[in-house]
Amino acid sequence: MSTPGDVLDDEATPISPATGRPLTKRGEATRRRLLEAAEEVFAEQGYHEASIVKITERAGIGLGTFYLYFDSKQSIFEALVIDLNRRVRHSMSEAMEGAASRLDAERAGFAGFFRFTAQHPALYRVVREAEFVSPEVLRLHYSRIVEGYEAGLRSAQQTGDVDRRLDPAVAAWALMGMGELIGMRFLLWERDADGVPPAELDPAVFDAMAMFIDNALAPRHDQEGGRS
Amino acid sequence: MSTPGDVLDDEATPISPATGRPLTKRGEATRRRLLEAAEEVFAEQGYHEASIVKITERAGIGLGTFYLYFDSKQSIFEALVIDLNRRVRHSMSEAMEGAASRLDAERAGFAGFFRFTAQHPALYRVVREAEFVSPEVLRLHYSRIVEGYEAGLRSAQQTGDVDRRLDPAVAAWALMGMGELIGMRFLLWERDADGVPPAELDPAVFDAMAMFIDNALAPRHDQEGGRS
Amino acid sequence: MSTPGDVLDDEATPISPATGRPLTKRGEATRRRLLEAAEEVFAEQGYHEASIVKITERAGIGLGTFYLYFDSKQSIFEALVIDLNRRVRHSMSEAMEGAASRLDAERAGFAGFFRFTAQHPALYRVVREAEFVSPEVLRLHYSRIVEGYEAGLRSAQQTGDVDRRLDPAVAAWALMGMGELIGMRFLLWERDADGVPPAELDPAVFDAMAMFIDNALAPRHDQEGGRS
Amino acid sequence: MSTPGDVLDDEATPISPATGRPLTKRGEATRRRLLEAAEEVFAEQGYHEASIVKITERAGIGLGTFYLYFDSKQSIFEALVIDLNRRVRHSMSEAMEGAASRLDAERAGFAGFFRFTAQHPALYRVVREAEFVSPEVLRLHYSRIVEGYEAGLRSAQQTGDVDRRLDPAVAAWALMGMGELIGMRFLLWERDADGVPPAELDPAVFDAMAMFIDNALAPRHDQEGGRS
DNA sequence: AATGAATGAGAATTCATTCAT
DNA sequence: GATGAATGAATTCTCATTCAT
Repeated sequence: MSTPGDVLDDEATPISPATGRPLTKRGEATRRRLLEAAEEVFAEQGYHEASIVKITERAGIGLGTFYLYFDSKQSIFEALVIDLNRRVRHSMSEAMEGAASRLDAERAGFAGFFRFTAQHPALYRVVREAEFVSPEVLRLHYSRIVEGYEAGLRSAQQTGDVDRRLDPAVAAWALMGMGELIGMRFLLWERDADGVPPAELDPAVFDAMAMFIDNALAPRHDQEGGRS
Repeated sequence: MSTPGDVLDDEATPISPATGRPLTKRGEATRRRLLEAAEEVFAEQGYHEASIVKITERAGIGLGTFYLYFDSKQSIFEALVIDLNRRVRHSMSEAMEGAASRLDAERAGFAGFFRFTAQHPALYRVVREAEFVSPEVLRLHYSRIVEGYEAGLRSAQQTGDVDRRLDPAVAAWALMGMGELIGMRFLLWERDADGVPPAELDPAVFDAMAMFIDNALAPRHDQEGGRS
Repeated sequence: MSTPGDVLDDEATPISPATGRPLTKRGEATRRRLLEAAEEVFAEQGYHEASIVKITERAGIGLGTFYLYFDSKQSIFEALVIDLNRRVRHSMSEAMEGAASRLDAERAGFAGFFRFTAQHPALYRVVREAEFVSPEVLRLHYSRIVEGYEAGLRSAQQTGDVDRRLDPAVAAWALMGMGELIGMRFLLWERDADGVPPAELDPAVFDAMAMFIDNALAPRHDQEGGRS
Repeated sequence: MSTPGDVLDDEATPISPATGRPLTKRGEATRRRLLEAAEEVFAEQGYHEASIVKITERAGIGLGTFYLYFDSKQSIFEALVIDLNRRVRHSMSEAMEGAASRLDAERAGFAGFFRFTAQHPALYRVVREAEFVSPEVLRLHYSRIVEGYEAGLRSAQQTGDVDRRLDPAVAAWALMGMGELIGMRFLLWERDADGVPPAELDPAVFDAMAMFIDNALAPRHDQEGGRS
């Protein structure tokens, strides 16, 4: 019905889907309240349990008003995923700033990712649910993150920090997948005795993972020129 | 009402949830037809688009009959995920049989996983969707696979085939995550010019991934005893 | 669909609705078990909550077997009401035996009615529910009881024990109604501190009612020949 | 989920169960149409045969709209019984106004009750069915009527119009029961040759009943101080 | 005589979306 | 801009009854 394209140009000035005109200041505030409410409701209840009524009630606005700002439930969900993607990437790149080496940067990037996930555990579930709600948006989400990874790996290969024989695209997707499942297993599933989720990834797990990554990426002097 | 526990003892003789008695031969056949139909419908339409009407129509049985065999849509979904888990693991262990070394076995396991995914692309989506439908069942699915991985890594560490400094649990989850995302990106998303999904994982991708894994797991003679 | 007439000739040898032939000894036993089970289930759950499955399970027989003995859920319900009617009337006439006077007999009849109600509180609900399930059977139930009342009043008027100016039919229905509502209010609704229903009607209530009835029925010497 | 309590405060401004807010004028009109339609449908078909589809069709509104005003079929039924209770009592107290004596008032009250029943024969069935749908509401219905009766009897005992030895509560329930069954037998069941229900209670029956009541209530000068 | 698998009409209920105010 | 009443397609689930074994 509505294509995700509507919403993927995420930096553009928001326009009303009803009038096609840019929003007034009051309108922008309402839109923001809707997005914030949607974030909470989707995070707490998941896509299918969430409803427009719940979102508008949480936002404190009238039900009908919703459709002045978004085409559909799917479209606000997509806008939200786009927004989360920006925030995750921001958390990651912030963490990577000033890293001494590529491998350090890699570790720092993961740390940023895990920090975001730990701080918004339910929210990250929203992103994963996009696979079943709006696959295109999920692709976009993954692709944007992988893009950065891949570029980093590629330049690190040139400086010799990363094993030149690796395929940067495949390696980037592999790293992304590792982060996802480690995050799911050791952050989202983990609860202490009182049922409280951890505030951050267990450092031992993080170190174990960092070593795994180091191994995978670092040039191997013992095998240089080796295998097919 | 129904807990996933009902369905997790996957080898037990199936019993009717309506009467609590074991199924007759005729009943077992009907149950099987329902599961097969559910597999198709869930794969094609996803959990929420699927409906019991669609499933029973596909199975060619009456709507009410469904409830003689399953409590709800969720319960047949869970039974299906359990069944898929068994089949994925079978595909993996079959592929690993007779591997010469641990690293070979690892590669072979991935190959088995990718083969299954390539042959049932939509089906694997079903498993992933379980995260949002029946999280306990998804945990079980992942845990069962990881369990095997972890045991394999642990014994390979003893023989020295795998870097002893790695944490086998973390490594196992990392490998699992890699497989998932590589499979998603290079199998489920991939289409040729005619929109046909690939029959198998692109060998170049597979090799690239194999090298990544080898790097990650193999003992590093140049750093032996090295880092924190 | 099925008319209550099927079942109203309550003393006839029961015949199978399926074959139209009289039941064998084994068949009669099964029929009796069904009726007993139905009595319990209807009493506990009411007509609409009760189901054939529940009845046959309680009776310990197969579901399909039910239809060898009764046409429908309604028809077993009707059979049950007929049966209860017989038992209530038996309880009443037993109590009335050997009463010294008509007014004594009247009181005794009520006592018999209340005793039955107190002993089978839920069961008497079944009879009342017949108004909404099978009105003809309820009419029959009431009419049969009223018939006896009316005859008793009529003959007592001849002996002068009961005010000759009263219309025996109207008086009989009035008495019936009194019994019903007093029974409902002071037996079915009453619970002690532990939620236990009373084992019998509170004697004070019974006496108060008896005086009301005495007043209503006894000839009034002070007004004899009086009012319109 | 919904307790009958929701609906028992019958004079309160109606609020939407969906939003919890008071109704707009338009909303109140819709609610009234629903109640009127429900009255007809319940009266014609009984509680279990009635359905929300039938009610909304009769009301000429959309199916989903029903749930903006009532939680469930049971809840509109309860609202209806409450409403009928108010109307019956109104009919009774109107008839009793200006009665010369207590016994006259008693007769007049019954006349009012029978008039209402005669004018809405099917409707009174609705009230009786409440016993099996929502027992609390039925209790409330009876209790409210009996309350008035009892107070009237008590004060008439003080003036000496009613036999002081009677228990007013028991007498009130007895009178209520008489009215119910006389009404059922001589109004609801009665049909003339063309199957038309009577427009009012047969005066002969009414007089017979009035005499019964007079007898029951009037002080007996011949026995004053008499029995146990 | 007994069984229980199969059936499908029908019920209640939800919720994204529209539109008149 | 904002509102919330109205809508109805779609969904899940129940259960009296049938019928082949």
